[in-house]
Amino acid sequence: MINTENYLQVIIQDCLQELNLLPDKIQVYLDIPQDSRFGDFTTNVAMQLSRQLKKPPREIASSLIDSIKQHLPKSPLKDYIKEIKVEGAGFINFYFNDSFFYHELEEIISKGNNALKVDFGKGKKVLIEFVSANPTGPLSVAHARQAAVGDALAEIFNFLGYSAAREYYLNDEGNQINILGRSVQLRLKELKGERIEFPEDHYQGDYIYDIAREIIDKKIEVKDFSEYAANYILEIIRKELDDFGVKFDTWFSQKALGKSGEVERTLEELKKRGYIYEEDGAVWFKSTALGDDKDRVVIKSDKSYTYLTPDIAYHQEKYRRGFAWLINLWGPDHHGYINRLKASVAAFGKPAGSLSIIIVQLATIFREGKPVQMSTRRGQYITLREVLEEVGRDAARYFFIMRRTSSHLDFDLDVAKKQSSENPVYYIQYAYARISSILREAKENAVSGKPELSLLKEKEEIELIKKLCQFPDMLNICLNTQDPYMVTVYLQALAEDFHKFYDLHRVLGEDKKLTAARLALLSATQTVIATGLKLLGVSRPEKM
RNA sequence: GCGCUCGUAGCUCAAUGGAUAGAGCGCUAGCCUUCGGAGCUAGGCGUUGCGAGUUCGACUCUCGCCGAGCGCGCCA
Repeated sequence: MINTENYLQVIIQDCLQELNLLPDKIQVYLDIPQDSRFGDFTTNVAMQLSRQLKKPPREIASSLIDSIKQHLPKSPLKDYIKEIKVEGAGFINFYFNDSFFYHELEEIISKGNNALKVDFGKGKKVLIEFVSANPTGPLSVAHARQAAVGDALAEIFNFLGYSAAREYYLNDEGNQINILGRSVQLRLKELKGERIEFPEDHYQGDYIYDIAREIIDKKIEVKDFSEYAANYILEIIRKELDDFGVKFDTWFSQKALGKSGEVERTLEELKKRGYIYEEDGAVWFKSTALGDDKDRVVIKSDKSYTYLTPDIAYHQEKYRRGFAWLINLWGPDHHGYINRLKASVAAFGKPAGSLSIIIVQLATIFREGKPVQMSTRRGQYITLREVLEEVGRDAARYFFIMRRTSSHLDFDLDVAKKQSSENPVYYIQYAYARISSILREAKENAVSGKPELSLLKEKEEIELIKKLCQFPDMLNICLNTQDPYMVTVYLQALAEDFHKFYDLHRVLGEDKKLTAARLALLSATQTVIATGLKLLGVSRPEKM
């Protein structure tokens, strides 16, 4: 498809240069106006310039438009721009010919989803680390949301020309794992009839009994209870994620990192760079020099590491593997940890923008209009497994993504189960199935020949085509915000435009040429909906 | 106490500093001889928590206040 935004930007930059209007002081932004009566593209560049030039914005806009019109014949857009107008306070609005949209539609029809791809990434290696839950219990809904968001994000990055990998950082050593091992051991004794005292900070969940029971039933010799239990739970987690449709490229073991000697080498390097000092019998990382509000202990007075220490090494290791952009999805309880990790990245001279940390806000599960209470301490919380069993993969994935990732999410199980317009997943899938149904029928009646797209003149047809053309722009927003939720907003609006069209205009009719054109429009719509749903990991049912 | 995030319609949420702040749900009234009614159309719904500031322009940025959540460990 034509990168309109880019071409317009080039023209405007050239015009600013020519008119000597401070071209290097201004960033030209082009937007698709929210309201279509303001054209197909708009820029506020004249208003931005107004202050510096001390001239009214409309006056600047007019002279700019004159200049743009002179440049236009040299641009690939020359045949597609119908009008350029100054409107409102000084907006420059671009109005496109319908032929532009027919051209774009033709691209989607002939190239399928390849037409929707824009190579923003140019193969840049991105590592998206998410979930990374300790293997000490089943995954919660908090992890579930991270899984859905992270997976969709990786799909979007790959679609846009990045080389994105999904990684799970496995916290398979340390205190929590030791406690897990002891928890299993204690339950084992209990099951064998011993009287035990089960400490409050140990894992209370029933799954600990399950592990212990299996050890008894299968008469398993366990040498290392921590390792055994962690592996056992890890298998459960893998299976859960697999059923959720999330596949990781790598499972990075903290234990293996520890054995590799990387942690020591990293500390050594930090010391060389002057960010290490000793105090109170501990070794500290001088993170305050790099934007943190406190210095951080990296070696405790008992000579063991804090959680941060291997994590610093881990992130350097990511860079060493050739990743140029690291994206971490964390729960809100970790936001206080952002600055110290960023400080560590800065200590090694990595650019600040190369590590992005996205806080995935929690989801509150509602059942029968009431929040389901959660308490990890008592081992009672809603697991990914339960949500998956109750509402299915499609609804679960969609619902976890459909709000801005940084916003708290209310997840209503009853709505997610509904097969009605209340449930956005069904609304979108229904549009897809409806199109499939019509295309099936059309196949039987075999309408052939190259469609004349210019026959699509109805208001609803034009609206639908324009919406299809906005797909790449929408993905660009996802990229800039590192958030897939805009895909859900877009798909809902697209499904709505399709349903409106469908309701007013008959596709399979007497007029063969019109039928062919409308079938082509439907096929393009199907491609776009399918592409969007696929990015979210939601299925595309031909029939419902 | 300090820090981070958030406060928009009855509810759940949108709006990369832009034009009359928009959707869905719910509510009311309509639309099936015809490709899938799991759909469509119309209607009402607002002091964007409060107050100031910056700006040609503020839901958006800055400051103060009020309210909610989270974090402040030589835990992970």
